[in-house]
Amino acid sequence: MARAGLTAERLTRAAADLADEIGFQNVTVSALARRFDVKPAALYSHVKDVQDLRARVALLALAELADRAAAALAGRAGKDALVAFANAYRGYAKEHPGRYAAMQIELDSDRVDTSAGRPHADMTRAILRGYALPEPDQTDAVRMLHSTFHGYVSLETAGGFRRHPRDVDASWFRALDALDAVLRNWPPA
Amino acid sequence: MARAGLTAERLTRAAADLADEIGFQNVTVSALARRFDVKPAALYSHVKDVQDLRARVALLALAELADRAAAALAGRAGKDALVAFANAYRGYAKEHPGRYAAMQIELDSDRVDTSAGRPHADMTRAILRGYALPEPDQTDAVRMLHSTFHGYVSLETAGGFRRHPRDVDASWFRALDALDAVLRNWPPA
DNA sequence: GCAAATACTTAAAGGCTGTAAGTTCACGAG
DNA sequence: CTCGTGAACTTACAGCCTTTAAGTATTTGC
Repeated sequence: MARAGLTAERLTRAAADLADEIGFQNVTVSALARRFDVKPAALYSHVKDVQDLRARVALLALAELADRAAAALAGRAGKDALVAFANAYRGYAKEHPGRYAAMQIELDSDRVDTSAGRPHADMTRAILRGYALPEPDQTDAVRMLHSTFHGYVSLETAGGFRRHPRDVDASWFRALDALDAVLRNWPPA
Repeated sequence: MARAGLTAERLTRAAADLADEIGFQNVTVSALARRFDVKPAALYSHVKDVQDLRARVALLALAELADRAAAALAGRAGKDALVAFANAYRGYAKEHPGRYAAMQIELDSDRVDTSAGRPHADMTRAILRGYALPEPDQTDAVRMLHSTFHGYVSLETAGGFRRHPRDVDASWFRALDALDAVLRNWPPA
C-alpha cells in the first residue's frame, strides 16, 4: 500500500481547491481525506483539527491575495493604484470564492501577526500614498476602502445584487470613481 | 407528559436568540431541541430541515432590521437619514450578531421576494431621496452604501479593525461623512 | 365521548470529528 | 544486509448531529 505523501502544505492547498469547488463550509476532514484516498484519521498527524485546517486555508488565501495585490499595485499611484488594487481584490474573490470565504474567519491574532496580517495593512496604505491623507484620516480611509471592497464582493457573491438589472460591473466601477472622489476631497472632521 | 407547544414561529425566535448567544454556525436542530426539552426529531414537524430553520432566522432578522431602519428613517432626510439608517444597521448587527450572520446566507429568491426583500431596497432608496440622484446612479449609490455598511460591520465583527488603536466608532462616523460627501457630489460617468 | 388530527418519542441509519492503539513502511546505523 | 526506530497510515470506536419512519399519547372538534 503506497503512502499518500501527505503534508500540512499539500493538505492546505488541496483544502483550498476543495473550498473553491464545493464551498468553504463544506471543506471537511472527511472530504479532504477522500480526495487523497486516505482515511480521515490520517490527516490528524499533519493538521491539529478541522479549525486548524481552515485557518491554514485562510492564511494561504491571505498570502495569495497579498501577492496579487502587490503585483497589481506595482508602479501605479493615485486612482490607477486604487482601481488596480480593487480589481485584483474582486478578481481574486470571484476566481476563488472558497479561499475568499476562508479569509473571513476569525484568526488567532498570533497566527495573523506572524504571517499575512502585516502586508495587507501596509499595502492598502500604499494605495493612499497618492492622496496624501494625514493620520488618523488615513486609517479611517483604509477602513472605509476595505469595507467597501469586502462588502461589495461579499454581497455580490451572495447574490445580493441579482434582484436589479443594473450591470454589476458598472456599479463597481462607479463605486471606485466615488471612492477616488472622496479620497481626493476627504471631508474635514 | 405535557407538550412543549412548538411552532415554526417559536422555534424561529428561539433559534435567533440561540444564534445571538452561541453563533449562527452553532445553531443546530439538536441544540434547539435541547432548549425546548424535546427530542430533535420533534422539530421536523414544524421545520423542514436545518436549512429551512436557518432561512427562517434570516427572514426574521431581515424583517426586524427593516422595522428598525424604518423607525430610524422616519421624518429624516439627507445626511440625517443616512446617519440614522447606518447607525440602526450597525446597531442591530452588534446587538444581534447571530441574527446578522443569518442574514448573509443565500436565500431562495422566492422566499425573499414574498417577504423582507422589497422593504430593504425601498428603504435604502428612501435615504437617497434627499440627494436627488437619477438612475442608474441611484442604484449604484444604493449598492455602494449597502456594501460599505455591510463591509464595515462585517469586518468590525470579525475583529478586522482590532489591530490598530484608532477608535472604531470614530472611523465609522468619518466613513458616514465621506459617504454623505460623495452622495452630495456624485461623480459623473 | 369518540374519531381524527396533531404533537411528540423511539428507533435507527448515515455522516462527521477526534482519540487511541495497531500495523506497515522507509531509512539510517552498524 | 538487516535491524530497529520513527513516521505514515489504518482500524476501531465513542460521541454528536441530521433526518426518516413508525409508534404512542394528547388534544380538538363533531
